[in-house]
Amino acid sequence: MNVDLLSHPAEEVAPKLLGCVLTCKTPEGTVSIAITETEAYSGTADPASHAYRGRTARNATMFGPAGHLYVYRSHGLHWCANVVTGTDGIASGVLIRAGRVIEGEDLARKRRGAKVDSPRLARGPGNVGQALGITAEHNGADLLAGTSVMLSEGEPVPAALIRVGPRVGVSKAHDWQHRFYLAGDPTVSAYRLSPRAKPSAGA
DNA sequence: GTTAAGATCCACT
DNA sequence: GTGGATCTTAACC
Repeated sequence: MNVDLLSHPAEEVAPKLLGCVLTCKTPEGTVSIAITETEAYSGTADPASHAYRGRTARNATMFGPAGHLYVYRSHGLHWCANVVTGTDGIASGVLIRAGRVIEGEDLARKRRGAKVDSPRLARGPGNVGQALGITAEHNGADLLAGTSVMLSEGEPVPAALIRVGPRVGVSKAHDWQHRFYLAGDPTVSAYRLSPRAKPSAGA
């Protein structure tokens, strides 16, 4: 993966990450997924972004240079992974919402549970983290160096298959057209709006 | 120091 | 379709 490709605002990078491969190496083994769904969180102007209220200890990674991994804990249970994009000093990141396991499926299924269907192994942000084995240890990891977590280019995705839609699961600005996914892909989550989501103008 | 809310997922009805 | 689990962060007193 070229760092130049990531040095742009999240909403520009997010659709380009579709089809790219995210690989995580652990002592247990290696798991790779082809990204099928992303969501952009750009800058301190985005009310749904962790960076909205400025830089804090948690989101410091998002303010750093592009090409790193920002990992956070959601609802005290799940690990979610973001690719940091944009310029050093500007908070910008792309949440990996879903992917298709292309390497290490056995290990991914072992982590997720034996009864999980293949398309479900990495469907949903929390499940992506679990399938890949991502934890807080990977926060700030260099995706380009590829020591533990690596982002690489996958097979090109036909532009016609890329869809844009409202964001899911956030209680603010959920109708921003910042969610990108592959049309018809079974691994794409079809989640409901956040229970706290309030209707906003134009939604 | 205390409290409220959160970029979610699973089991149960 | 609905509700609960579970804990960290950040805002407020």
